[in-house]
Amino acid sequence: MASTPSAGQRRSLKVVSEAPAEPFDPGRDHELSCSIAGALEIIGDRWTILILRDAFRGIRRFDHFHRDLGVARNLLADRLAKLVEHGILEKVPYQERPTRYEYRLTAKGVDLSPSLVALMRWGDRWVAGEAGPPVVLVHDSCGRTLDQEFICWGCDVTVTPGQIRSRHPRGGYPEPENV
Amino acid sequence: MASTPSAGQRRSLKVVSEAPAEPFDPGRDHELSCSIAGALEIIGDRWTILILRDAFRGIRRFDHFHRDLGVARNLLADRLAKLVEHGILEKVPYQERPTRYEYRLTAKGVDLSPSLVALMRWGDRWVAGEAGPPVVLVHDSCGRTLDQEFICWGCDVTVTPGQIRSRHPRGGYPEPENV
DNA sequence: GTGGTGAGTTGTCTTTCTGGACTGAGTCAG
DNA sequence: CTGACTCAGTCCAGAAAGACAACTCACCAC
Repeated sequence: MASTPSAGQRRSLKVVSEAPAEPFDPGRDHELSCSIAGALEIIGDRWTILILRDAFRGIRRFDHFHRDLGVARNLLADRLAKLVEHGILEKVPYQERPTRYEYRLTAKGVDLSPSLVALMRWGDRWVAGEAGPPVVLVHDSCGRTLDQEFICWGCDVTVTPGQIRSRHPRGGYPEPENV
Repeated sequence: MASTPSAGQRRSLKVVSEAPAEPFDPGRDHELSCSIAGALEIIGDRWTILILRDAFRGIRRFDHFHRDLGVARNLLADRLAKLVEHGILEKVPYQERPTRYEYRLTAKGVDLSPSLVALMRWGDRWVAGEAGPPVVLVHDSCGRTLDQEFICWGCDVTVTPGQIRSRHPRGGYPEPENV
């Protein structure tokens, strides 16, 4: 549900579920069971995400990040160091005398692209307003635009958010609502 | 945006596997008109994202958010108000005398689920470590687990991050540096 | 009229962010 | 040899934002 505001080919919105608001038992998982919280521990920072966006755009050097983002140098140094520490970026020397390093995305870093793309597309749909999406993703080999979708390989269909349930592998949850 | 087939449409998709590691498209796109930055203006906040996570899990009331997250009440009030202001949540009265409101996801809010899911899956893969993924997404109607993928409908394949390029719809960008 | 709940607001303290100056290795022009 | 310049940072004081606990307010149930 909740497709682009303009295109109406998806299911009508059903935000509210039938279960009337008592489905919740306070105080079980705090941090541990949530990967979102875990991810946010690492990249849940405004500047960090913008740094990663720039990294995906090909920026690799300290000064280029600095000029592009306008972030304070100490913060930039700190965020880059943390990203390296977490294995999302790696420092690779690109010259000797003086030795200088650039910051490159690792596999772990590249794997963040679905998150950034999803965020970008949401921004395109709901924030950007007029002027249309600033950036379009295209398939390398054919040049056509790409979609990002949920897929059920069993049914061989794409699935909208309203058709998704979440399940706890180790029980515990009183069946939360749609994701 | 690409012609999005409506959900449930039957497609046969091949998975093209291939080496990761190269980020898509080197240095393009200047502008701070970046949709990612725009999205982060609104939801680029640790607590906001966790509030949304809880909202997707079905939590709707102030105190439930408070108990679940352990966030300070003033911050929670502030974040909820901002989310309402931005049309991501809406206040819906659920009782009279005293009138009480609950916070429900709007279409705009529900449309954030791909972002949260992508973040969650990254956390599952790279942060969670042992104990496996805490939450599995399943297809409502068949119960099988879901994937989130990039799709090229022209080639009818799923696409990995390394096969993606970004393109400016309205060309003309000042290639910042060789990257 | 006492206790409990839901939904905040206020006040205080602590952490983080910002902008600018400074360092240090090395290169280049004259 | 001197001085200007580049890149990649570090250091620091003041400003902004965040965290916590306590408090209010409206209502309900007994």
